[in-house]
Amino acid sequence: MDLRRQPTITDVARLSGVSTGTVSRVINQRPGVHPETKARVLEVVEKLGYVPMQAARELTGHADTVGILLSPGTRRYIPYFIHLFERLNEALWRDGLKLSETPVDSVGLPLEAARGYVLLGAHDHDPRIEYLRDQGLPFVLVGVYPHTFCVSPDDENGSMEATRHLLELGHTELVHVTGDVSFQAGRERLQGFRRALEAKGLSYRPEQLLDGDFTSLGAYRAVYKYWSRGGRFTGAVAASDEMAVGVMAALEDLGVRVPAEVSVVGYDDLPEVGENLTTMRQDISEIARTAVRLLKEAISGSKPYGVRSPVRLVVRKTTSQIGR
Amino acid sequence: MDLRRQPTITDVARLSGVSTGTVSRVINQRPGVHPETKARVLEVVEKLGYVPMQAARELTGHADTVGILLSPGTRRYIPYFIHLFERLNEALWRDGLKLSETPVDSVGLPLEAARGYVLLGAHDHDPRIEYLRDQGLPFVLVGVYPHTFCVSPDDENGSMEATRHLLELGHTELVHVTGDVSFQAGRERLQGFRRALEAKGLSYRPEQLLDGDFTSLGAYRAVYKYWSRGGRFTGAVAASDEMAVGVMAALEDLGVRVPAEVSVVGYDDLPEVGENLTTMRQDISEIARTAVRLLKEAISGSKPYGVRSPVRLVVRKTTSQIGR
DNA sequence: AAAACAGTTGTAAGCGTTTACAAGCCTCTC
DNA sequence: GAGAGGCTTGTAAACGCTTACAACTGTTTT
Repeated sequence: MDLRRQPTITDVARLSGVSTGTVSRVINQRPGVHPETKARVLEVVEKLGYVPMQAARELTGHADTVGILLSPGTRRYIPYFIHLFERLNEALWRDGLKLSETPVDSVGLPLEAARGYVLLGAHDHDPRIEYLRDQGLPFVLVGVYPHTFCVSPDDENGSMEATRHLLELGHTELVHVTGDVSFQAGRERLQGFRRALEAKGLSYRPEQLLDGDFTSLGAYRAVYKYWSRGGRFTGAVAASDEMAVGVMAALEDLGVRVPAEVSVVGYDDLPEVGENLTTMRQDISEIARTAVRLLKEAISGSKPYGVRSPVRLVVRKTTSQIGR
Repeated sequence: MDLRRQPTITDVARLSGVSTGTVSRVINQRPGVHPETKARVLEVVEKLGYVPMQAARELTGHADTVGILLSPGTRRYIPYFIHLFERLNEALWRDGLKLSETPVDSVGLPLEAARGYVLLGAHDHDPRIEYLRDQGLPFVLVGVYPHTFCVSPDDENGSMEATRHLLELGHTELVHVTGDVSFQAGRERLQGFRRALEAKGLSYRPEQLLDGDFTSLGAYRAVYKYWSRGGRFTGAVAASDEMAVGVMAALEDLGVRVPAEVSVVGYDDLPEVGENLTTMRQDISEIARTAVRLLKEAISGSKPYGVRSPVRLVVRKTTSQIGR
């Protein structure tokens, strides 16, 4: 392992035969750089593995700090949010913004002013939304809320596609393992499941909606209970990958083979769940980048609007044609 | 002067009638400053609420960065490690050290040099331990390993006390829900359970050791299976709070009342588990501060030694006298 | 053909801090 | 009374980066 010094902007400038000013303009995506020069610089950046030093940027005062506000309590342990958090941090950094380390009070409000805020995992009627708006503070919500800058995965369509995937494989006896429906994401995914069935002219009974509470344990219990009371299905749509894990554990304990007897689709495509699960992939990086872009608009004072990020099916080994 | 602007070292220097160099020497507690001057400077620092800007310090290479090395994979989602991580970050900050954001390679080794390292969640025979030692890099382990600077909760005694608590309440039919015993913490907690029983002259069968794999789902499955095969107990010692949650969920589904029929003790005392669980409290802040102190000793090259942080019983509502 | 302009690039000051070095002041020694 | 040496303090360069501004090119316009 080499303990060599990190390359600096000067190194990049020297190797690409331009000045540090030009390199700076390139990495900050400022206009007025010849495309050829830009390409050359980027090549050197790549080769050297150059990463701008945060401290220096901050020193020049061009690193506005932004606060990422997570829901208080247990939600910070949800793998999805950890990923999102990291992608946001990256995206902020790329735009010359800096994550504020400011602690938050018990309600989850920041103790110190930042240039803007990103709200994650907001519950419906989260008091912080109104608070931020009342204070006129720029913020963006990862989620859905009227008259705010917000970005969210296109959950209804995503869940619909997951369900349709099972339907197309011939499954008609389905269950949906729901998340907490007091969250928008939980509701939308449920709604997608509904609509996919309706589109096929199928109906479902309320019992087919199993409450998994967004945890593997919750999903396990719901599925196990349903099945041992005689409920049967050949396909399960879980509203998160973690819940899919719980679903599969339950099926394993029930002696039901996946995917031979039951197909399972997850949602999120988190890397740690493993390489076998068929799931809906969210582009978390894109969501993060969009959030940052919207935040900049919020800071510049334009009119709020919402954005949806597409979600796509990734077929792996937990789904198969019915009957085999 | 803009009143909102943070005061800088120059402001302090001007107001106290000395140079920035002297102010710097004062705040960094360097020798060779006249006591009177020092007092005057400190007074101004106090009055202005001056706090040195970390970014500038870093730029001069004064702020040593230290890498926190977490085990690769899923362990980063374990709430305990998230807490520890945050407390460590705080402790480092207070000592003028800074958390390095350096990414790690697939083995979990840092890609970039830091002044020192803190190793968390190390597996036995973690290759990184030997690596760091071979390279002569200063590091501290949160855990146990011979001939290294290390700090860890006093798990064997803690687990013994948890078990003793149940024994004192009259419970003699106990189970231990173990974590992964390829981790030192898993083994020590198991050992504490053993020794507490032995001290009372009680024996236990291997079936009383339920493998919960440090997850709530794992604990749930283990307990549920044990009980439904006819295994009975009136007290359960879980090797983590999360597993205690799984244990209680299983008991609930089995129709067993806690604590009326079965008492449950957790371990860690993580805030999010709720206010009802009787558990063993680790002082995570203290562990973090100790780790930083040891790291500084490691950097200064002294002889390695280990420290144990005490763990204490917090009695709440999931344990009670047997039979009521 | 000069002037104006647009597009691109280089130059250098400045951000807040640390620290090697120089410089000042004392007191002491011979 | 001149140097030596110990304290104490000031000075200024350096850290990596951004950006206002200057400077250069080539193309239009007049």
